Parts: sequence; C-alpha cells; structure tokens
Amino acid sequence: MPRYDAKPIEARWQQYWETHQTFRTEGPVPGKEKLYVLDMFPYPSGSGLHVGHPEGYTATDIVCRYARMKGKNVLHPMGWDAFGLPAEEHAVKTGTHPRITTEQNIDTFRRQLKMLGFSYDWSRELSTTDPAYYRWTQWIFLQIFETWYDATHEWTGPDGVHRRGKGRPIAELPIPPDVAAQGTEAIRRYQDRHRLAYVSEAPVNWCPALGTVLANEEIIDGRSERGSHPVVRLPLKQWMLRITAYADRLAEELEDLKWPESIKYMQRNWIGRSSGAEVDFSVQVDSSVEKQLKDWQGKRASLGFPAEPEPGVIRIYTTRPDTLFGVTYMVLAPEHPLVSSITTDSQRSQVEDYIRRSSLKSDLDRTDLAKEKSGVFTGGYAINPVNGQSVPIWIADYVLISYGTGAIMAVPGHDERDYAFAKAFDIPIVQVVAPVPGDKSSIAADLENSAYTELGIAVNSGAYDGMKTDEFKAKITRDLTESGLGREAVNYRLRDWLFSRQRYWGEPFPIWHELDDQGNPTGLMRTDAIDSLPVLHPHMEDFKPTGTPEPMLAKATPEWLFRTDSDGVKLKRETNSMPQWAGSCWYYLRFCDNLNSECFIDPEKEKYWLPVDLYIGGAEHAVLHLLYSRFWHKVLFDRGYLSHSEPFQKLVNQGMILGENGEKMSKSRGNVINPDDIVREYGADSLRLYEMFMGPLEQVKPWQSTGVEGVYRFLGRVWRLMIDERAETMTLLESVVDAEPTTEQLRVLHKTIKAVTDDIDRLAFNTAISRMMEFTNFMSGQELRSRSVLEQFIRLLSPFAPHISEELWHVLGHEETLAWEPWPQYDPALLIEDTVEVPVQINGKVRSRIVVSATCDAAELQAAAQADDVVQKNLEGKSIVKVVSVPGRMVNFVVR
RNA sequence: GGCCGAGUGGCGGAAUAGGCAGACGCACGGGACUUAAAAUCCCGGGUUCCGUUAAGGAGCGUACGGGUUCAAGUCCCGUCUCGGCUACCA
Repeated sequence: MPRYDAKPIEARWQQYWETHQTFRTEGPVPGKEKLYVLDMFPYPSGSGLHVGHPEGYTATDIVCRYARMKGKNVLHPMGWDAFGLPAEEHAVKTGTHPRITTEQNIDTFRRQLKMLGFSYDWSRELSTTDPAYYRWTQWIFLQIFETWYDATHEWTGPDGVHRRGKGRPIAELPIPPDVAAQGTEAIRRYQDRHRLAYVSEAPVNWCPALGTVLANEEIIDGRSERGSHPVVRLPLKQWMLRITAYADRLAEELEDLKWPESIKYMQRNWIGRSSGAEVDFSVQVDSSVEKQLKDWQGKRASLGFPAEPEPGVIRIYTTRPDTLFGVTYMVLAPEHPLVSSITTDSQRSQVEDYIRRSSLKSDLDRTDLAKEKSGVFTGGYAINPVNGQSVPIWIADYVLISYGTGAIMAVPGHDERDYAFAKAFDIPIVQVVAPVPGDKSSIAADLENSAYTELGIAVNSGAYDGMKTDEFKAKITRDLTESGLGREAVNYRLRDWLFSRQRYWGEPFPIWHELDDQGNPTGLMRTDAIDSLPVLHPHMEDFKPTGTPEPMLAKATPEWLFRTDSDGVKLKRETNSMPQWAGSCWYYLRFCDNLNSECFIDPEKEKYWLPVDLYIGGAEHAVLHLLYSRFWHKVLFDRGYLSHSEPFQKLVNQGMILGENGEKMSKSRGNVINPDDIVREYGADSLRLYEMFMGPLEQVKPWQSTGVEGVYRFLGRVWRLMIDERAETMTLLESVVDAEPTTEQLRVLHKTIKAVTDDIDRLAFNTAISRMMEFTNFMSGQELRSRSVLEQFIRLLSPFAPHISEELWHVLGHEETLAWEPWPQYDPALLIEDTVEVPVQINGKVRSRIVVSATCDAAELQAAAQADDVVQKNLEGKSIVKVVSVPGRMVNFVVR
C-alpha cells in the first residue's frame, strides 16, 4: 500500500494511542509546567458531530500536541453536557428513557471524536448525567444554599487580592435581636431570605410548549431561545440564585482576563451597572400640599431615609437626580403595590383594565409596542420633594417592576422614553438642562422635537441653576441624603438567576419541604445529608409533560416524594429540577479529579491545574455559560474551596463554519457537511488540516469541498517526499539519505520551524499550514533529501496531521510514538541569507530590483542602487531631492 | 436606533514593525507522462493601454471620497455596504 491511504494508517495509530495510553495525563507533577486546554464540551445530540465541532477541537488538539513536545504537562479532557430537553422530548415521543438515548448519543460522539485522532485523556471522560458527577452538582448547590453574601466584609483571598464583599456560611449571618426574639422558626425564615439560593414567588417566564419556565437569558424577543415558542408570564414559586450579589465582582474581575474585548463588553452590558439615586415622593393626600410636604420633610429630617418607604410614599430610582426640577409626572409599573391605593374611584376601572391587559401581554407584545407608549392616569398626585410641585401619577408598562424600585420620576425634557410618553399624552415638558454656553461640541437643545439627553448646565432648578450636570448630581444627592429624602443607589440590569425547571431530565434538588399536619408546606426547608447524595431520579414510565407548571417529578411515586424525618416532621421532596447550565458550570473543575469520591476536587489538584489556560468554544455562550460558571466559581472561591477567583484565563471563540453557499448550515437549507463523509473519503488528517487551513480560527468562513482535496493532495506530496509509491511494500525513496543537508535546505527548514512555531503560538494555524506547504514544494524539487531534515519537518506536521506523521516517523525507523519527541528548535544563524533582492523606487514607484549582500548598510545599498542601469536611466536629467535607504528593505529616490 | 467587527483577484485567504500587494490553497488555461484516462509533474495568470500576436514598457488597482508621509491594504477624517451583538433597565 505504498500510496497514501489514510484509512488503515489512522485506524492503526488510533489503536496504538489507545493501547499505549499515550495521552494519559498524570496529576500534579511538581516542577513540571502545566497547561490546561479545554474545549467547550458538547451536548451529545442525536444527529452526531457536525463540522463546527472539529474546528475548535482541532485547534486545541494542535496546541496540546505542540505543548507536550515542548515538555509541558498537558491536561486535555473531554466530556458530555448531557442533561437537556431533546432526550426528554424523544422520550415523550417514543417512551425510551432519556438515559438510554443519552448513552447512545454519547457513544456516537465518542466514536466520532476518536475517529478524528484528538489527544484527549479519555480516562477523564465525564458526563453531567452520571450520578457520580451530579452528586457533586447537588453538593455545590447545597454550598450555595448554605451561603449568604456579606457585602461589607473586607478580606484577602488566597490569591492575595483584597476584596470587599464575601460569600459566607449562613451560620455566620448576624440575626437582628427582634428576629432572634421570635424564636427558631423566625430565625430560619430570616436565614432563608438571605441565602444565595432561595425560593421566590414572582412573575416568571413560563413556556407552555417546552413545559418549563425559562431564565431571562433563555428568552429572545419574547420567545424561547430553544425552538422559538411563545412565553407567558406567570407568578410561580421558583428557585433563584443570587447572582446579583456578585454583579460588581463579575464585572470588575473581567478586566485582567485574556478574553475577546467583545465578550467582556457583552458581559459588562448584561450586568449593566448604573449608579444614581433613590428619591422618595410623598403621595398627595389633600389640597394642603405645602403643609403635607413640610410635615413629612420635618419627620424625614429627624428620622432619616428609611430602609423601606412608609405607606403612601413612592420610592423611585434615577440616574439623573439633577433633573428633579424637570419632573412633570411619575410612572408606576402596573404591578407596583401602591397602584390600587393611589388610584381614584373615577379612574379605577380604566386602571384595572390596563393592568389586566398588560399582565396578559407577553414580552414580545411589550416589545412590539415599543414605538407607541401606553399608560393610564391613576388620578393620584405626588409631591416633588425639591420644589413642592404636585405631579400626576400614571401607570405604564414601559416601567418594569423588576428593575430599580418599579417606579420612576418622569422628566420628558431629558429622557427619550418620557418624552415620547409626554408627547402621546399631552403632558408638559420642562427644560432643566441647557447646553454649556460656548461649548462648540455640544448639541443645541430642541425640546419641540426631541428630549435633550446630553450633559450640560442646570436651568429652572432653583438654587442649583448654573451648576454643571456632574456637580449637580453629587450635590443634590448629598442634600437629599442629609434631609432624609434620598440616597445614592446602584442598580443592575442583571437579575437573579431563575434556577428551577419543571423537567425530568435534569438534576433533582437535594431539598425537602416541611409539611404541617394537614400535609401543606410550611415554607420551611431541610436539605439532604451530604453523605446521602446523589438524589437520584425516580423511576417513571410516562414522560409526557403535565401541561401545567406542575413539575414532571411531581408525578413520581409517594416513596420518592415523601418521608418522615427522625423528629417526626413530614417532608415532601422538591420536585423542580436544575437547568442544563448547572452541570456545565463546574465541569472544568471535575476534569482535574474526575474519579474522586471524597470531594468534588482535591485542593492540591485544583491549585496545580487551575485556571484553565486556554478555553475554546462558540461565542453563543458569551453571557450564559460563561457568566454562570464565573459566578459559581466565585462562590466556591469565597467559601474556601478554590484558590483562583476566575476559571478561564484565556478565551477564544472559533468562527462559525458556513455551508458552501455561504449560508448557515442547516438541514432545512440542505447544506450540511457531515464529518463522517469527509473522513471516509479523505481521512481525519485531511479534515483536521482543512478546517485549520480555511482561514483564521475566529473568523466566520464558508466550507469548500475542493479545499479538502487541496490539503489531501498536500499530504500526498508529503508522503511522496519519502515513500516509494512504486514499491510493493513500505519503502523509503532512494533520495532519502543520511547525508548532510545543503545550506539552502537547512535555511528553508529553519525558516519553516520558526514560522510554524510562531504561528502556533498565536493560533494562526492557516498560515502555519501554508508554510509547511511551501517547505514541501521546495523539498519536492530537491534530488537528495536529508533524513534529519525530513524528521524535523514531520515533527512540525504532527500536531496538525498526527496519523500520517506517526506513520512516516515509523517508516523513518522509529519504534515509539512521536507524540513525546522534542519540538524542533531553529538556529537563528541559519536563517540569514547571503544576498537579498531589494526594490528600488523612484518617487515611490518600483523601477528596478537589485541583489545585494544581506549585510550591506544604508550607504552601500544606495550606492548599489545608483549603479543599477535602469535606475540610472530613470535618474537621468533629474535632480535628487532626497534618498531613503532602508537596509534589507528598499531604496527610494525622490527626484524632481 | 446604539455598540462592536469586517470590506484585498473568479473563490478561501496572506502581508507580525508604515517599506516589493495578492504568500499558500482552490478553480481555470497550457504543456509533459499515458494507447487512453485517472493520478502525478512542470508552466501561466489583478486589470487597462502601448507594443506585430513577441520581448518589453506605461497607467490604474486592497469598498468609496479626502488627508498625513519619501512611502498607506496598514495611520487620521468623512461616506457607503455587509456581518454580529443589543434594544423601553429610568
């Protein structure tokens, strides 16, 4: 078989790696530098691998094989993110248990990945659906449950960084005396309100088609991210994780990570920190506005700003307290608790009607109405605390109950949304900010046509007139704080993470609810004992959704659902399950120590392997997986289980591979490329090489079938560089000799070593392959090929095309794998050429080229250029104004 | 609407520090080998014009219009197009 035939070669070497355990990684090796390179592990879908998977996987595999040859201790694992809806939907259709489907799919994925020759340490393989794995997912949940966030705690972590704010054990939560006085039950409820995992009853996104509630992050344009089904809002008791407690740290600690700026930017936006002030407005009770305001102000001056506003007071949040004098109305979210008490009898029916309509609206409807503002006047008025003006109170669904305080002061002169609303309902517009006089860059205020949202100086603002926006903000915030009417405040766009789902195929919660004598939940909870984990799924035959927000697990047998604790208290199991994100939040930790049954990760292994040095995956996980993981990581860090505060040092997003027609690959477009077909026809090495040769890793690029043939031909040329195709058996060509290489051969080799090494370091695999093609083209033209030169080249090729490289290495006379051979070093002295060709320009245009010694200086170069015939002809009759001579680069004569 | 990224031959792309634009590959054309084909090997190529169809030469070329510079795909200003993200967060 002397012709290059990928199939038997690839099968043979995959077998060799497996039987020799070539890529098995040993734990911490003191003194040996580690490299942890991670792929975003796949969801093993029924349709198998698509060509997008091997893109990132090949890139990491090249980095790993290269790093091993450079002597690093490399951790390169693979596993399965295998909980999730498709397996359960399949169970609904066919009755097959999701575990069976999942295992079949994993087998397919594993077979396909092994077929591509990736150097994973398969002994570290894990699946999120394995009870030995999700035992620890449940354990981590309990750690989060047993943690509260102390925002004022100052401390220095094991990383030596001083921080303010820490997740601490719930037992350390200070209990206020009045709560303590009410006894243990009150204390337990108080603690429950402060845990990082808590139950809340709030409007949530219920997706009837998927039979589950969804997190905000899983909703796009009012529809489910998966399947694009409609979503409605329902008030339901749900588990929430207090990610907002970590909002500041999640935003700030992005800074030093080597991530794409766009991803950092998206995370910061998602967190959406804004700072401003909370201000209280008293609702007007009768016509004696002045007296009411004075009394209330007097009370506030002595008592200060209360934690919760007293009845009849509306608390608002604003980023522009400097526009307080421009308030002409206020808006409450339709769900705001004060709405019904403020509404006058004459407005009540209209208000109630509006509330009903907006509660039925899905988020999609609300978005559609973005262009046209809707709202209803409540009939009530509030008193502006800074100028005593009476302002009407409206309700409108452009104010969200879930952000800030659910109420705003409306300043139509200086806020676009308020402006649109005021125009629609004929509400007065007052200007309180003017452009800075004499500042040419500032835009003129034109309140006839639009709101003026720029910064400027204050007008119509009483004693504050003439102040710059920034000073004004600081000053009035101070003044409001002193008079007990307001305070500085920070808000986040980020909401707490809705953590429960109603599906079967997810991790059960290790939580029990206490029941009273009638069998009703008391609201108090107990946890499963750590040593009793994991909580396994109940056996079920019927996977049809309940059709209601009642979770699937509620259909389990009573044996699973109920028990009586040792103190006689009856308990019912939590029947929600965890979202798919749970398992993927910490899998990178488990890879370091996947068989440990004592703890989720051995601290020594964590210290050695973490953080992940290189993490490659799709950009679609910019704000979901990557934010959730960082959050869990920080909680575990605060609780002392981890020694690094960030999980992923360097992140790279591979670009999507499009179909041959330049469109996104999809079954419906009929442009899907199946990796199995490519491997069958050309082999895994060609697929790997082509995916890397297509273009820069991070770029979106279309598939070209003929391109695969191109790299396949290249491998054929490499093969023929040393193998005699006409021989019956594997025989080296006679031109492969043990002789000394020529200086030119040496120079080309060492240039190639340098280029390929540098290119791998910056993940520029496409140009690395180009350089190896150039080497091959050159060597093909050489009659005698030095064995040592070829051997060094094969090492360069091996991370990209490992199978053919092993085979050629073997034919060159080596018994062992080349996976551990040292990476070639280049000799800078050999890179230097004796002569160089240098272009000569006249007035910036290339007129000639001269060949000079590589070491000649600027003056010698100029002299050589001037001696050139063509140059002389061009210089004839002209006067030289200037000469630019850059040694080794070019000469330019500026003439007139 | 806002923010980010990108526009280079017929196609994918290269040019790391402002210094020969188009490396490498695909597709295409020509040739060699062959009875023939496949495979392989060699050669060619941005574009317009001048030159007898040749050798050779001149001009124009990195989305478009300006600018800086001896020199711009690369830096600056403006415009257009495409892609991604985001969209009532007060």
